[in-house]
Amino acid sequence: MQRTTLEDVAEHAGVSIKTVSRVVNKEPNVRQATLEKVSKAIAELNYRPNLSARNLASKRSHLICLIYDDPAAYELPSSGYIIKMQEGVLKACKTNNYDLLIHPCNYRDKHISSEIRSLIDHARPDGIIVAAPLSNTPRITKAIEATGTPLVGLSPGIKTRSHSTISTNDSDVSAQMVEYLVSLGHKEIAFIQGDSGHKAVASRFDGYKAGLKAAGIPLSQSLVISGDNSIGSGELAGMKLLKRKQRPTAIFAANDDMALGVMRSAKKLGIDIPGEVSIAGYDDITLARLVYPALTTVSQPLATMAERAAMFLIDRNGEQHEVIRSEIIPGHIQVRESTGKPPH
Amino acid sequence: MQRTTLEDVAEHAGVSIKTVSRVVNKEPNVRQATLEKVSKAIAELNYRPNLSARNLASKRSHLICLIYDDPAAYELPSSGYIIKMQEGVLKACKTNNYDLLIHPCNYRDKHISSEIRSLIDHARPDGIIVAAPLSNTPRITKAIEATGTPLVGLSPGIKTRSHSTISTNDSDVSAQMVEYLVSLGHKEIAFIQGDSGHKAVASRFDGYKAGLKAAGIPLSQSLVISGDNSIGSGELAGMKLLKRKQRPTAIFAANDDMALGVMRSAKKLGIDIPGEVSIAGYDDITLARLVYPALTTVSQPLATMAERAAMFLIDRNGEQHEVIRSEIIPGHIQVRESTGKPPH
DNA sequence: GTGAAAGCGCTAACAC
DNA sequence: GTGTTAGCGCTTTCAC
Repeated sequence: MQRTTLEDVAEHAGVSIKTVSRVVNKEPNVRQATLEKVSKAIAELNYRPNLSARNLASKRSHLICLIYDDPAAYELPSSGYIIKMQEGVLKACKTNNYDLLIHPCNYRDKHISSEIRSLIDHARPDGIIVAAPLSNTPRITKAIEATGTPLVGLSPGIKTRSHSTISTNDSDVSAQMVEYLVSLGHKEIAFIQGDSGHKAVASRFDGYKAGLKAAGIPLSQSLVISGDNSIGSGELAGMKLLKRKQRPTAIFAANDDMALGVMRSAKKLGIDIPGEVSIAGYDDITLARLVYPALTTVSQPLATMAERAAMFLIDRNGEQHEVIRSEIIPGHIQVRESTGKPPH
Repeated sequence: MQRTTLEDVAEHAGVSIKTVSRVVNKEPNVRQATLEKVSKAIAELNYRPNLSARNLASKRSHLICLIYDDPAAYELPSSGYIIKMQEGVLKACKTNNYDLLIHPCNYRDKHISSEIRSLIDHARPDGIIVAAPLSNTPRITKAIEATGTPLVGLSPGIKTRSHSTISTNDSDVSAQMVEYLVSLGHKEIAFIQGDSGHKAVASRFDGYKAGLKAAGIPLSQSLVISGDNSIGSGELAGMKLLKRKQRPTAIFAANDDMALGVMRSAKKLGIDIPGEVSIAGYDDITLARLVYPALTTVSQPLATMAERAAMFLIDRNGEQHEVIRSEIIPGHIQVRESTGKPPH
């Protein structure tokens, strides 16, 4: 399977390989007539540059690498967010002729930094996107920064860092969710906190508090329960809250998995959703639309965030000095069937 | 960011670059003492081969490409199977020092074969894994075969092809599911067929018929309804079946999405699962465990299948002539909460 | 504007 | 067993 090379095209067009190279790379200093002649030859021979040769010679690989927490390491992976991120990055790649390398990894792994080093040395991606919570794991970001590979973090809640970051306004939208529940008539709004290691989830709690404050409702510690982001922990928390004789009329969980857990507990206890209790989540995982009743939640613009992250990397073009940029893509509330007016 | 090269290691160890290359590639004909000396130098300099240079010189990229139907093209992507495939391939890659390139694509796209061509010319993967239903799309497989890139299809139901294939025993397990339902006491077992374009799903219908036959139950056309693999079509089918005055006591859907649709319809009609109707699906998507009641379904060994596919590609090593192999990884029934004895 | 020549870091073929 | 040499297909530098 012999493939067309620059030389073939050059011969076919009657020019030097450098001229063909100029055309391929859209460099200036090519006469219009030459350009057309070469373009024609490229099309006729169906020429496509060889990534490896280009990479070897130029240090650019046209490869983006996406690193995220390995879902295989968990028991109940809700994989929707990974697909969304991939979707966003792939979109940017497609329009810019880049390819995507994926590399899930377990940050608890001792050899993580050497693994990342190895990946970079091996594939030499032009840039790396690291998703939260790994983007908040210095062992990982340091390892990448040490190689000089451009890096963009994808962090729901955090903005200021030593590298570029795409984030969203978790705290604000959480506050909006509380205000929405209040507008329905709820006053007893419980909150289920997520894994404390996950900063993004922490900022949702801040939003909850801000939302209550804005509505003039005092924060009641008894209405705040800790979970660990899993469905199971949500179910447990739901059981605790819903078995009380004076139970909350609305429960807002810091992520959808926990909200689904709460829904399970309500179903098991025979409590109607949203007739007797309203439930809201955060993330808008695919599942949120599919369960019955469909879950009211916050839609994270994850695909857009990932796409922007990829564009940061691709647009850098030849910038010599790394520029640290940051961007916030706002999320928004998705009202579905799991929330309604409080009973009575 | 200067990286260590073969030459650096050679100098450090006082040997030629070829000797270092031999050590790196585990080639024979290196004396034990030399090997140790070189290994030490490699470790000390933290040397790692440059993929691009290796690829350019050897035509091996240590890259595997996974191609599947683009979930972004659909409205309600149940992305679990993609993550599972990725997981399996990644496992094989990790242990063999390969990297994974993902390339979802829409087979309805006119330019699909040129897109694939471009991908291959660009990244030159050592092998490509194509997931169903794309593995049954000649436009795609032909385009890949034309480049001479080794190819493995991942097809739930089909085995014989012009390329290597990893499949599973859909038909047999479907029959087993029917037998299981019969063993609970069910006699009126409805079946919801999937998209007819999806061959794997068709073979599940064969299994349904075989299972009935084995149980001595005649096939009743009124109990067979067509869907299109989506939740919505399952809900519609469920409505039709469950509103009948003499409704089936069990419903077996050709995939989980449709089974979830049936569950929705039952909930809307106030019909208890599994008290009044048993529901079973096929695929064991993540969601299956998470809904309430948890769905009885067939677990597809997708991660294992994908891992094996990657191993086919990696193990080929230097085989000159492509060998067409095929392997069947059996699936198995997952009994959960959505099935039980028929009412009365 | 265009081209010639020198590598990028590695493997392959062959010599020693 | 080990080293030498010539590319792989491209970009870069610099000459024209």
